Amino acid sequence: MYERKTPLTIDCGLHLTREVLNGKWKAALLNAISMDVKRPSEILRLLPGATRRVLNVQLKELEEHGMVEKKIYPQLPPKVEYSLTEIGWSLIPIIDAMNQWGDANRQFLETVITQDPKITQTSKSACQIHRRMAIDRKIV
Amino acid sequence: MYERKTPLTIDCGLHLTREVLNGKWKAALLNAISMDVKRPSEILRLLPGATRRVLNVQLKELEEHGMVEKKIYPQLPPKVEYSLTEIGWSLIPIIDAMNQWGDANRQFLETVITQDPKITQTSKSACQIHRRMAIDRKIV
DNA sequence: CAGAATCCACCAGGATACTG
DNA sequence: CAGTATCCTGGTGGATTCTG
Repeated sequence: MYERKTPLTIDCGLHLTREVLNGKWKAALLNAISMDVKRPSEILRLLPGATRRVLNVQLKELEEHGMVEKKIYPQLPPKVEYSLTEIGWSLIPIIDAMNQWGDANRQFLETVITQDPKITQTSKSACQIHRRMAIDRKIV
Repeated sequence: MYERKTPLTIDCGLHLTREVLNGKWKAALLNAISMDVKRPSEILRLLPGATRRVLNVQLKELEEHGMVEKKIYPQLPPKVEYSLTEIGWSLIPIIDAMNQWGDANRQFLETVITQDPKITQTSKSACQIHRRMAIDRKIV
């Protein structure tokens, strides 16, 4: 256990939300699970560029924060399924909004972001799935 | 300049949005500016726990990403004002949503988050201002 | 297939002090 | 008041390897 030098501020809703979504893949994970991509190997396939370890870590945090539930099937080969909790689901509209905002402004964002050259590559899979499933959910 | 080991994926709207909001204070900064807290010293007062340096860095990124504009008044003492661009404004609904989600689930979140003991302290200022102004903006 | 244990590079971001 | 220059630390998350 450790202690932060500067304690986080938790009284602002913004910071609470930030804390939950803090982590490179958290939002993507919630998104994936909401799209019924719920098994670790599927998620892994959906998010190339993420390690199994990282996903495990972040999924565990999401679980500890009560956003997802993990169901372990005691069988061989092992099987695990994640699902969103009620409060986890309540985050989905926000994630959808972020997704849509990013898509809507893709043209512009890719330009300005690519200028500071941290960004390079691509992976459309998650989004394609998102759109399809979002339609199923009557969101789009 | 450096190069990331694993290039970020930019094709998913989620990741684009994440990139823009990536930084401990980005959302809070946009929020503050949208609330007409637009001068560096005001912002600094609003976000205790953030250094001037860090705010400058993140504001600069927001500026480079086209979310805010910086107006410098060439006078003494110097005066600077930030404002949201059009695309910056379009992010505000999402930030509001995050804020509201965090507030709505405060009870629960504070519990689960405080358990892994990274969090300690408080600062309600930003939120109080938020609510008041949000009413002005007819959002709440 | 799922996961845990190590190891470690690398920045984000905090502290401090100085300039205009 | 605003901005910048340095310095430094700790945590994130990537790579790798090993179990059941």
